[in-house]
Amino acid sequence: MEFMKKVLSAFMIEYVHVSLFPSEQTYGEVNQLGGVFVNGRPLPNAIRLRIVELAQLGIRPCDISRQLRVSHGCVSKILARYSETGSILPGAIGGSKPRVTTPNVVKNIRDYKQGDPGIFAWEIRDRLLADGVCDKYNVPSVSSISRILRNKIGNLSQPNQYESSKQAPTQAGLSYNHIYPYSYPNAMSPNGKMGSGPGVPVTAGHVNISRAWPSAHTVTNILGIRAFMDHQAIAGAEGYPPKMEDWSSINRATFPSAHAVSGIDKSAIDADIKYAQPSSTLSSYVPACAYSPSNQYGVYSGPGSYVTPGHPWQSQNSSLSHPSSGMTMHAGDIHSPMPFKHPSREGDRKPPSPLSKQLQQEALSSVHGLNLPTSSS
DNA sequence: GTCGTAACGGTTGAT
DNA sequence: ACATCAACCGTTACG
Repeated sequence: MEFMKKVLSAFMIEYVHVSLFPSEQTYGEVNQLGGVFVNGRPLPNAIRLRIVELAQLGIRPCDISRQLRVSHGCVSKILARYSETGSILPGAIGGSKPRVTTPNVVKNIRDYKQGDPGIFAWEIRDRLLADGVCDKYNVPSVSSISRILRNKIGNLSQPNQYESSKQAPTQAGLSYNHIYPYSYPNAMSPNGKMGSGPGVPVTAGHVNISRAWPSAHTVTNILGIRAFMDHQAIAGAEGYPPKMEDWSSINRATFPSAHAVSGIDKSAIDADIKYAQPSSTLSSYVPACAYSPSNQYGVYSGPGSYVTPGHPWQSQNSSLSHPSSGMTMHAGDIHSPMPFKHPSREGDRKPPSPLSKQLQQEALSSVHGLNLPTSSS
């Protein structure tokens, strides 16, 4: 059975590639629903957007999953993420956790050691906490302190050994925080993972990064907003990294007809299709790019409207606020009276949608020109 | 049938 | 240049 699935999967891939893109070199895998994906890589923004968009139309996640041929787990994840953050974007991939052994910390450790050469690492750790040099989230481990003592401080007869070879601590700290704008306490998501997006109300705090993520990722802004946005004003405002993955053919397989949906013009979708990762055009709605090396962490760091201290559904006092926070849909968009957040859980699963079945069908069937069968249930 | 989620194998980027 | 690590990804399977 597993073998058959593999064979079938391989066949599907081959089929998709050969029959649809005989001359294009592409890659990807086909999931159980027949959808094409690239393992390890986020879905294109166009699809992510569509998922949220359809959900806002009241279409059930299972139907979205089938229609877009995206696993329901993924649909669930994207919707959950959106409901929490208002962002359709994936998180920042790669990179390392912020270093805790900043020059300032090292300096303090050295001071402690100089003041008391017999001090234990755990004592240093306690002092770092007591003195407010670190908090419980970024205090170095005892082993780290030991390593610092061994490697960076070692010979205390050369007290300036470290500083002479490193930049000034404050400066380094600043630059560091600029790269990792989230502060530890708030950057910790409930599950303890770093920067996983949902519920990461990174206050500017001591970081003071005023890079307000304008929440243009929000569907509020994305859906149908483009029509009245000054294209020229926003064009070129974003520079995505040149790294583009060859999603074009894959996405064309999924979206053979990416025409306007809910105000998103074809160029927006196409640009995403070109790829996928933050496109120059879609970036009009998605200006902060998780993939931009210079700002990828900023995606989740902005104190702006995309993060919601407190309740994610409250208005962020922004025109680009979350859909459920009094968003103003443009013509052609859906005025959704329902709370987007898991309506099915609110006890009003039936009817699951404010829309008629027919409207939902139309929404689904017009998604990208495909007339895929929707749930027969 | 639907949905949430852990496990898994994968990619990415900083160190 | 390469390896390691830890973040993220979407799919799959299970409950």
